Amino acid sequence: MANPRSKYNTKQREVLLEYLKSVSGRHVTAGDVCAYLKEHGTAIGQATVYRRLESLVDEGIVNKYIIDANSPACFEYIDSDSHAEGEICFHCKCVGCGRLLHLHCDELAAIIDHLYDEHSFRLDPKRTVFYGSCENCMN
Amino acid sequence: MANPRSKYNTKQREVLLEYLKSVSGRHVTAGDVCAYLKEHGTAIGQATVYRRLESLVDEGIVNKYIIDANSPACFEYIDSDSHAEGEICFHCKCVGCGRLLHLHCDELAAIIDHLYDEHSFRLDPKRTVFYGSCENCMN
DNA sequence: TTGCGTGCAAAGGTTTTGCATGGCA
DNA sequence: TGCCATGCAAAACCTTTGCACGCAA
Repeated sequence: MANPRSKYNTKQREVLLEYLKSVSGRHVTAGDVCAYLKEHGTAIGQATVYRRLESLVDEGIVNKYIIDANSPACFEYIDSDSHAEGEICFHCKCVGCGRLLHLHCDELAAIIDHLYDEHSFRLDPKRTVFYGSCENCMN
Repeated sequence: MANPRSKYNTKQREVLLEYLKSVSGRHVTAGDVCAYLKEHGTAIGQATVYRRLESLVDEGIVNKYIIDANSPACFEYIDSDSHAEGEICFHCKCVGCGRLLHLHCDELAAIIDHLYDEHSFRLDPKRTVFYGSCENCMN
C-alpha cells in the first residue's frame, strides 16, 4: 500500500482517466479496465493499471471499493457534480448470486448522521457493504 | 461463495469453535487458526478451516471482517451476551483501532425494512459490518 | 539529463477446488 | 448405509514486484 502519487502526466494515465470518466457512475475492476482498453487498441500493461489506479485514489479523483475478500476491488471516477452534492453511494451485495447493487438513497444516508449523533461512530460508506439477498435470491 | 452450512457436528468444527471462543474479543485470520491449532496438536486441514469458518459465519455464530483487499479476512466469535433473544444486533468495526461495537438500535433496525420495501433487498445484519471510525479514532 | 513511468513476466499470498477417504447420524 | 466432512495438493485468483527500457519535464 505504498503511495505512488503520479508526478508525470503520461499517456497511460490519461487513457485510464478517460475511460473511467466515460463509465462514470459505474464501478469497474482493474480487470475490466485492462480488457476494455485492450479491445480498443489502447492497451496498458496491467501493472500500470494497478499502479495508476492506486495513485488516482490517492489523488482523490477515484474511489476504491472493497466488496469482498475474494472479489476484485472496484473503482469509480468521482464525478465533480455528484461530489459537490455530496452524494453517497451504498453497496448491497447479494450473498446468493453475488450481484452488487449501488444505491443512492437519502434515507440510507441518514443513518450516517444517526450513527454519528447517537452512537459516536463515523460510518465510512466507501468501506461498508451491506450483505443480504436480492430480489431473485430471497425465498 | 457457496453455502456450506454444517449439518454434522464434527470434531474439527468443535475444535475450531473452541479456539474462536477462547480468543473471544480478538479477531483472527484463517492463517492464525491453522498455525495455532498445528502448534497445539489439534491441526485441521486448511481447506476445512476455511470451509467451517464460512459455515459458522452463515450460522451467525462468527463474524467475518474484511478490512482491506490485501489483508486476509478476520474472524471473531460473537459473544452470546450481545446475542439476546430475537434482538437485532449491528456491528460497527473501527478501522482505526479495530474495536468492535455492538449496537441494538431500533432506528438502525428500520433500515432493514427500508431496504426491503424500497430496494427489494433483504439485509442480513449477521453478515453485515459497518466500517468507520469510533469516538477515539476520528479526528 | 534525471528520475519517474512503463511493460513484461514472475512471484506473492489468500482462498477455493478436485478427488479419494473417513466419519456422523 | 447414505451423505456430508475432511485432507492433501494443486489450481485459481487478484495484486504486487523486479528489472530493463522508455519517456516526461
